[in-house]
Amino acid sequence: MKRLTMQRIAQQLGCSRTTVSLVLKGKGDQYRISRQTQEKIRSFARQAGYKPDYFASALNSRQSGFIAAVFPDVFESFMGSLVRGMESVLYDRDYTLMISTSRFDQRREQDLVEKMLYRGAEGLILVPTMPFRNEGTYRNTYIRELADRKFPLVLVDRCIEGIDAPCILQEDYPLAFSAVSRLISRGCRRIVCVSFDLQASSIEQRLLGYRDAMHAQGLTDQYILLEELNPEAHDLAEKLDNMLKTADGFFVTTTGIADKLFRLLRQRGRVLPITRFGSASPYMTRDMTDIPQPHVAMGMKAGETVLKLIAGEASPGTLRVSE
Amino acid sequence: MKRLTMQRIAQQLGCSRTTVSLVLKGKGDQYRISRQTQEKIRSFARQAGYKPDYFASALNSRQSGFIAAVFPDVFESFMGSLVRGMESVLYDRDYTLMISTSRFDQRREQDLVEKMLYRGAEGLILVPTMPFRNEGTYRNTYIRELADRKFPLVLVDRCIEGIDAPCILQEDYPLAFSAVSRLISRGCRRIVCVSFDLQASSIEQRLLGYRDAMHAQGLTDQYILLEELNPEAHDLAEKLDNMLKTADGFFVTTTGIADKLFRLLRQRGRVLPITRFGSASPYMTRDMTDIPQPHVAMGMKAGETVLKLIAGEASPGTLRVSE
DNA sequence: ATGAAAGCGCTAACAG
DNA sequence: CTGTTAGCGCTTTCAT
Repeated sequence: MKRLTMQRIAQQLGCSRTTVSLVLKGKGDQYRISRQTQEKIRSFARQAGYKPDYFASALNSRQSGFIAAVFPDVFESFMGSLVRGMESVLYDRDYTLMISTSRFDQRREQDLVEKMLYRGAEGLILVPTMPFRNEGTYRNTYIRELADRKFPLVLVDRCIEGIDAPCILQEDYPLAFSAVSRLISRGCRRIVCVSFDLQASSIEQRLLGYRDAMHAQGLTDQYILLEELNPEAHDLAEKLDNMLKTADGFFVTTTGIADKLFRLLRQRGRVLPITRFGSASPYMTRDMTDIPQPHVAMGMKAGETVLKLIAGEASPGTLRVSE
Repeated sequence: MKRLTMQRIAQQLGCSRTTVSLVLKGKGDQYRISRQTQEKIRSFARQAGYKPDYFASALNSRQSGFIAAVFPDVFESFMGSLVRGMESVLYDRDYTLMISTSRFDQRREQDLVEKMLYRGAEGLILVPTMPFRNEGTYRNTYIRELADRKFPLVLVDRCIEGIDAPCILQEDYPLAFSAVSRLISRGCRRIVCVSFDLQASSIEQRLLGYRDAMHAQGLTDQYILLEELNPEAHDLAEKLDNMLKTADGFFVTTTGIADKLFRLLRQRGRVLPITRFGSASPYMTRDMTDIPQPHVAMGMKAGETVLKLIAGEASPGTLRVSE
């Protein structure tokens, strides 16, 4: 049983395949094809379940209708919310979002991006896998190349030095600054900052916000910097004990670490204020101060931005989403 | 600047494009093309950065090299772990996994599946969006059609009545049965089962395991069945208060609900044993008994199975993954 | 209004 | 060992 092609429809209906193509592409009127013929073709195609061949039409049009998203992982609500935001705008504009994950591996990231482009992705939304500070620098050449040839590329959560592509961020610095200031005004003096030591711009900005807020009050900044992505790692526990004698509050740059810290503190019988970026899973609530993360809104902005780039608009540069 | 095609390479090198095609497809030796020519072509292609055109080759070969995964959502560790498992096997076999989410919407699910197939997905891994019991039945016709025409389809976590496609499950019934029996042997008598009222086979099996374990000891089964996916919903709190007078233990079929229950109990100053399917986020630990879910292994099995189907093997039916 | 013809870039059978 | 030829299914220009 052969696939149903325009050719066959034409034979079946006794007209040429050009006519069929024109009608099915909605250009029937434009080419003044008789209403009768048009209707005949359309209804036949519909009831015979005709589907144009994707590869054949893409070979001509160069339009795949999908946008690629490459994330380090999808296990946290961070990515889930981003996806929700992106899909909500892309789906309505008839683009399909195709997601793939780099497993925190730069080689794999590059490989996936290339595969997505090879398959004709019309745009790319990337949350780059950034290395830890001790792991060297991000190999950004392949990304730069994309940006340079004006491929529709949107970065999320982490901008990359010297890449001319829009980057969707939240107000990391001011939010960190004011959150830490608030902790101070509540009486904390020896606030310890706990963070991954990741070269992601969002993290870096939060660290700076913390530092500046402490310095602004003449306080000393102190850090616990982690280099283990594995949530089971014991690095936090070890480093925490040194700090615990003096610490009277914590500022944490990511959600998961704050949960872990909370638990460790409780195990040690200590109750200290924690302010963190992130928000409690709606299933779990904990006694800490959350700096909300507008991930869904960021996802939507990323989706809108990639569509604009595809439509030929110029890169809007860095975009900060605050709500 | 035109795209680099085989034609151009051939012109450049003064040979025919067939030769180029053969060499680049690795059939050079088979067609006894001189080593010299082969090397010349290969090295030219490499340094010129030649990439075959995806659409053109797929138009001929009908091979897209990707496998689609459609999930209700990606926000929970459930999906994240599945993805990790799948990618770990598919990546090594040179298939790309393309993920998309149905947002718990059947229409959307069908739409996405069709788009993935339209774009040439060679296989489909599906976690179907099942309706609540009060929402009518799963519209399985489009899935059945896929299965009937032997399209490589693997279901995960939820098998569908009357569909002849492999389904990757865990040992829901026996695990539930023995977990509840254990609770009973620890002295619980009025164990309440808390669950989504979802028509997913995994959930249904867990409910049966609970019921049978209770009946086996001559105990009465009692349920709190929820119909709100939104984790912020208050339905659990409301239904819980009626039960709290008598309940002396809980069996919960999913992770998130158990967390929510735990919190509500604590708010009410009650400490009661909870056994649940799922496992604590590594960041959070809670005082309850977890029935581990082998999601990564299930993902791997799903990946392996879809590859087997693509290779032409017959459907292996239901597969239960226990570790 | 309709059809013929020339591609899009690659594959493969066949002849030389 | 290499080239010719005939597609894959669809799009689009240009005659008629």
